[in-house]
Amino acid sequence: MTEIKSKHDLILDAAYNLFINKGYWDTKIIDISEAAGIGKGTVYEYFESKDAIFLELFRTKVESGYDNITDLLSKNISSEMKLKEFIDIELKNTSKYTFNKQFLLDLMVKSDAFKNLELIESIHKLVAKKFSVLFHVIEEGMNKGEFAKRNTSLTAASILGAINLYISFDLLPIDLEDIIPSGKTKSWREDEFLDLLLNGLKA
Amino acid sequence: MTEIKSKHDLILDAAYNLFINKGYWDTKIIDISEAAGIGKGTVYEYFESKDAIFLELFRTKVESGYDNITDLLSKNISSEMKLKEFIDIELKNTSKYTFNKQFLLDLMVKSDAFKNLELIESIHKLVAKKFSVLFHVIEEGMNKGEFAKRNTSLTAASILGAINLYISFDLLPIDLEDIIPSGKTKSWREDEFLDLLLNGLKA
Amino acid sequence: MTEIKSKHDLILDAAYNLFINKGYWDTKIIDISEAAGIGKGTVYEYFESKDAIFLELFRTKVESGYDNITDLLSKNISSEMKLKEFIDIELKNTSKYTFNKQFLLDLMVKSDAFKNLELIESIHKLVAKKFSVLFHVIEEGMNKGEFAKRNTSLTAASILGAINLYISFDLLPIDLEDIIPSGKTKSWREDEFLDLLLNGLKA
Amino acid sequence: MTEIKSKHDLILDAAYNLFINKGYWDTKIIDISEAAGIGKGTVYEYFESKDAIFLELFRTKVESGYDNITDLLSKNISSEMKLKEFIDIELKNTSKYTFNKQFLLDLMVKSDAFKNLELIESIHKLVAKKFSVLFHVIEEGMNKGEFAKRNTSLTAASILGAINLYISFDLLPIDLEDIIPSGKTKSWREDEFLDLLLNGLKA
DNA sequence: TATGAATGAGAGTTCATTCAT
DNA sequence: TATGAATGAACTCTCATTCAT
Repeated sequence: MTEIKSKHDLILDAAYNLFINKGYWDTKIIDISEAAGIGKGTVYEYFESKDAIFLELFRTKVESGYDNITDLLSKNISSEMKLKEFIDIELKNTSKYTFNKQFLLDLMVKSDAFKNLELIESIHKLVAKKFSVLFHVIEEGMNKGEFAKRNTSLTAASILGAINLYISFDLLPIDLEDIIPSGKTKSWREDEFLDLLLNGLKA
Repeated sequence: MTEIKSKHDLILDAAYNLFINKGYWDTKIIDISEAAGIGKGTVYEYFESKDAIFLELFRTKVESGYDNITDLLSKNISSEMKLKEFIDIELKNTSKYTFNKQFLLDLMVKSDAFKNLELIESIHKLVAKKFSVLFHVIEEGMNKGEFAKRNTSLTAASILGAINLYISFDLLPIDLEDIIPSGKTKSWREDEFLDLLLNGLKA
Repeated sequence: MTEIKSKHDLILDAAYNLFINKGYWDTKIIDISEAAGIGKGTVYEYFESKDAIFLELFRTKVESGYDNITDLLSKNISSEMKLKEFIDIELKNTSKYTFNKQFLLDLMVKSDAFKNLELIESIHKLVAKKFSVLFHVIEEGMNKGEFAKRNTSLTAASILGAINLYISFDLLPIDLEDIIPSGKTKSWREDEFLDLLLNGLKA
Repeated sequence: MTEIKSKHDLILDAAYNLFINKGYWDTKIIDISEAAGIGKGTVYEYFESKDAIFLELFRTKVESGYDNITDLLSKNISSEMKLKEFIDIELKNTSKYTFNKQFLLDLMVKSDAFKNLELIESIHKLVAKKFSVLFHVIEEGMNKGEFAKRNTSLTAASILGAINLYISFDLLPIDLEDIIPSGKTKSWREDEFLDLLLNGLKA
């Protein structure tokens, strides 16, 4: 039984892969239509514009992964566990992107490249949502005495930055071979990372 | 006495502000020339191309700030101090950008948006340089027993991410008022941040 | 029944007339598109570039007329007949150009005005092909004792020049009325021309 | 004693060499001024426009060589001798162009590339003058029974074409090595050429 | 007289979007 | 519904010419 996909989804999939591999601006409508195996005009039967494709992609592929992230706050677990679950959600969401994780960073950072106000607002809202959850996890931890008291916003930002780059490590435009002799650099160790966040660098 | 600026610098300043505020691709040559108060053709008297403007901006505003960063490695100080100095350099460099620090993040992350190979290579080299220095600081700290042993690359990436977002905190597209009632969120505390990196979240 | 022309041919025809009447560099893409009654962008649906239009024009209108010219050499006829046939081919080819034969002379002489290497090479090849055939016809005639022995290359060049200007006579930028009272100047007499080439000016 | 040249002449010389070597359209005003060792603006102190430089160049370097060509007609010599002198004048004029004779062909053929009506008219007038002289030489020869009777205009055109290409032989865009094995192709033999014109190809 | 910084019209080309079929 | 031919606004860059010094 062959999988039947609607044209709508064919377009979305094609656009997704292209955006990830070539970037938004380097992806042309004709590329999307050809990758989807349909005509160029047909794209506009299903989407109002290139921006609109991106918006739906964002909603379905990215935003949706965070639908329930605020549930974290009301859970009856330690702040440390909440932090771990936050990282888990990030990992789960980003690991879906099999091709090139630059896509996500792009979203976070380059949102202003788009003209579509709805899209920009969506992106900003998601960043704010993530930040807010992390902020409240950390705030709660501080209040409960579980975490050391520091400026909460900046602590949250730092942790968010660490998570982002830890997760996106392999998209840094660097050739590790030039820096590190051994090749065993990509063994992901989530517990190790959490240990770093919780206990810091110090031995 | 009015400040006299060369056309070259007028163009650079105008381009800089526009790149920062509207992004590279949304900034047109005519925008730059108008912002600089000169004719369109004049831009090409001082720069070969739009790419060339960006390249010079990168070299003068960004790259130059890291000219001596590798000196850090040979200093006769503790790894902790080296980490502190690394952060200092980042702070000093980024604090020059009075407008919007998105510029820097863009550079690090979106280098592939440019076609100019020289520029791309320059950006990649700088990222690699920064990562390399941080990597060796951390590696040394681990070897000396000053830092806990973990995967060095991922530790370095995490720390780099934390630094980046800590520093660029105010460019996160979030309205903190929505999240945090009190307005006292932007008091930079570098020692506090270093403390977070060294000792972790845990109380 | 009205003649239906493809857009491709409309563009080609429009470009042809414009190139002939205004020259290549004075003809702008917008001129071509307007002459063809289409939009500027449409030109690029059918041709990669302005150069590409010219190249196709050259191939179809000029080069193709000489596809079989080398067959002449292996024919079992006198050298005089071969020369006659050479002239016939030139006449047939050039008489296709209903507008202004300057086009052809331009091609032969101004090939270096173009940047497109493929085009330049094509033009050079055609000139060489024509010269080569004429050269060998004359060489053979000399060897067989049919033609007087002289420097073959320079003889060939002279004959080629005579043919070219004989054929292109009416594109010389001169008003014959100023020079010759009678108007009966354009009666083409190919046998007379051949007689001139074979027997010379002398009575 | 060093030769002192006026700026006017420096510009003319520089432009001349550049036009010959790179062609009119590929030669930029800045190229001329640099080659002349003067400032760009200075060019416009001496010439109204790029066209005007070309016009003066044409007048002084080309047209002047034909100032006395009409004297030929009233000379008391045979038509054959007049033809020989005509060729001599052409040879003398063209041999001045040490660089690239394409310059001359350009003039004859590409006059329409220029906008300057005065220049175009000058070029046309020169072509007409040369043609007229040759026409009358041939006409006279025919009338005197020295030359065979043929259509005078076409005969004149043919002879002009032969002369032009004979003289400009080495600017044909062909690699003779591909066509002619022996390398001895460039021995100019004016008497041989005259013999060809007078007696034709036939043995 | 001599300059070269400044100019801007105009070039070829791109591509998201439209619309007749 | 599906199409792709057609579009033109908008882009970067060129260069003959101008003009304040």
